[in-house]
Amino acid sequence: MPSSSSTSTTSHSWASFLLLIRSSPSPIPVHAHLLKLGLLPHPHLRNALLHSHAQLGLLHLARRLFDELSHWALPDSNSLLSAYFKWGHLREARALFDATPRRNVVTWTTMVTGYARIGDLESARRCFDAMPDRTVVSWNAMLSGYSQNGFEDEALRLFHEMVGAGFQPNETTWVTVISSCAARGDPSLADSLAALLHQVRGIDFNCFLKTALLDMYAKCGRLAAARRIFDDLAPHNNTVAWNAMVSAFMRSGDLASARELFDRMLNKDVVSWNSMIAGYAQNGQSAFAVRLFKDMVTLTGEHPKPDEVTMASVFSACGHLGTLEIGKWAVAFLEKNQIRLGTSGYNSLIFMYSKCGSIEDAQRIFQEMQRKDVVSYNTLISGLAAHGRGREALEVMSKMKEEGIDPDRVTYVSILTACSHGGLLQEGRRLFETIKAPSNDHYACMVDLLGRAGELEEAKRLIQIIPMKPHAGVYGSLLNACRIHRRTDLAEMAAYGLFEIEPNNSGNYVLLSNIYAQAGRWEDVDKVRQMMRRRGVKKATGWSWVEHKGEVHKFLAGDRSHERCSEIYHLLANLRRRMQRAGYVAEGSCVLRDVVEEDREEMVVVHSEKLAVCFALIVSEAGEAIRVMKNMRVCWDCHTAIKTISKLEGREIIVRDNNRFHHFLEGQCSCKDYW
DNA sequence: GTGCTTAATC
Repeated sequence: MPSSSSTSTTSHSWASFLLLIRSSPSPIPVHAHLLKLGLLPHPHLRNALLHSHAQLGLLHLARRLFDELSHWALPDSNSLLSAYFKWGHLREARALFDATPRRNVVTWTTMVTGYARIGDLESARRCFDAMPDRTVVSWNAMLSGYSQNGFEDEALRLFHEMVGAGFQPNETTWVTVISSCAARGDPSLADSLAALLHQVRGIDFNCFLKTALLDMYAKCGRLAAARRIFDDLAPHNNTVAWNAMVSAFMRSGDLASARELFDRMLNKDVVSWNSMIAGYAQNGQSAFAVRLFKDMVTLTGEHPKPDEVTMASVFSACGHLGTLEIGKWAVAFLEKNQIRLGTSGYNSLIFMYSKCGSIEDAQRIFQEMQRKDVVSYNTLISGLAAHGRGREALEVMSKMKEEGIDPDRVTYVSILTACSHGGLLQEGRRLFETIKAPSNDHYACMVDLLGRAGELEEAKRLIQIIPMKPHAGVYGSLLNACRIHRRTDLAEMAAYGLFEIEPNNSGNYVLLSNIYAQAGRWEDVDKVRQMMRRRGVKKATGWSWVEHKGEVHKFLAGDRSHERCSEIYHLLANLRRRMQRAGYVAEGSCVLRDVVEEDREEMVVVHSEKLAVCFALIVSEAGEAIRVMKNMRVCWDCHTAIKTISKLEGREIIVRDNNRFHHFLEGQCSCKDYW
């Protein structure tokens, strides 16, 4: 067996082989070459080869080298150990660690890192605590474990412990601590950390450190400070710094500056695209998000491949838009390109399907997921709530508890909404009692539930005992309940509470005015209208749209601009005659009035959703469900009309208003709470 | 001679 201390020429060739092993993309040819030259027994070369195999995931080869080596030399168990973690072989890693007689600080640190990478911080910490001795790298490993798994507070606490134990933080330590601080988003913490950093001597402000600082300032709202560091780093063509700056602009809502920077970037990587697409989606610009995604995959040139993060943003954008066709296209893209989704990717798929009216697809995705988190449950529950499926939402919630996942505040908002839309008063009451410290949102949901169920006195009493200042949602729920149950007296109280909080929300005024109109109090209707004029509040116009063959067809109330306008109105008139003949139409409703001759004084403009439904009836295939999106409330008249149309045409019609769905089939509607 | 730790997007 050759030893490492032989002649200088031999050691020179070992060194060059080492370089070769480390630089070649695949270790296999080098392995074969060394075998032929008879150099394989050399322990250093073997260990290097072992390392290459292990890092590339060729674990059987690495293991063979390891086993052969352990007969006569000390093999590098650490390389194999870290590879077992990297490729998800937890049991093998543990067994190797237990079988390793001479564990050094690197062995222990590898264990800490391995457990932290898979998110098992308890085991990581157990290893860290059990370490016979530590280096700064060991501390960094534990710190980054906390930081990257969202335990920023733990990371900062450990940092203090580290300094207290007399360890000198190095640049890596600082980068990790700064990124924990960035995640906290606390500007004063950021400032004190920066001050501390600048006091320390001998710190090399390297690229990592500067970029981490940039990101911290950006996430804490110190955009000017971030910009200064960026201007210092930008000429070095540091893609990470550019990306951090793009997302900083996006976070602050400055979409134009983000776009300008993005367009100027020379080396866009997948994160650059993701930052832009996610930024558009989060700033309510879902159409821009989708368009940019299309650019990413269709424009010629060197575009990076979309990944899970890209797809999650695109699904979310499709959900907000309600564009099922584009959503399905994105799913097809995902499958064709074999992009694998993790939990959050699947969560955004659940969101997309339920927001696009395909709650069954949302349920299917949910069932297919192997790992579900609290967001998965919340997304499905709130989807079921929007679709009026209260019972199923309750089932999902009990399954969640069986699986040992604790409901959070969002879960309770969703489940109370589900009870409310599903007319489940008792269940909702019981659940509300189990909320530890209900927030304004929870009270708003409860007022909504009681109010829809007709328990207005109880709702009023609940508002009086809210331990904080009620927000607009609380009064809004009460006001809406007053409309449903025609309680004009209570409505005034709720409305004036609401006008104080949101003086510019036209919806509140319209609601009150409609309540007066229901009661025939026309002078009060006029008073509300005058108040709106005086305060300069403008009524928002509602519009509806239908997606057909990749295009969005948009309709305003009384719209005559669509190219197939005459067909649409023709169908509408036809339907109206059939409705009358079948006796489905309530006397005096605008179902009757809105298609009348234009010279009638009381003419009501045709609702946008009826135009959209008629258009969809004309263009869609027989048997296909019709999906209409509406950006305002579907009113009572329209609801009745669409119910009737679903019966006359024998079609399923799904209408999404702001955040809920009405499934019409056979003259029935899925919602059980009002109408 | 080598293994362990660091910044950006959902």
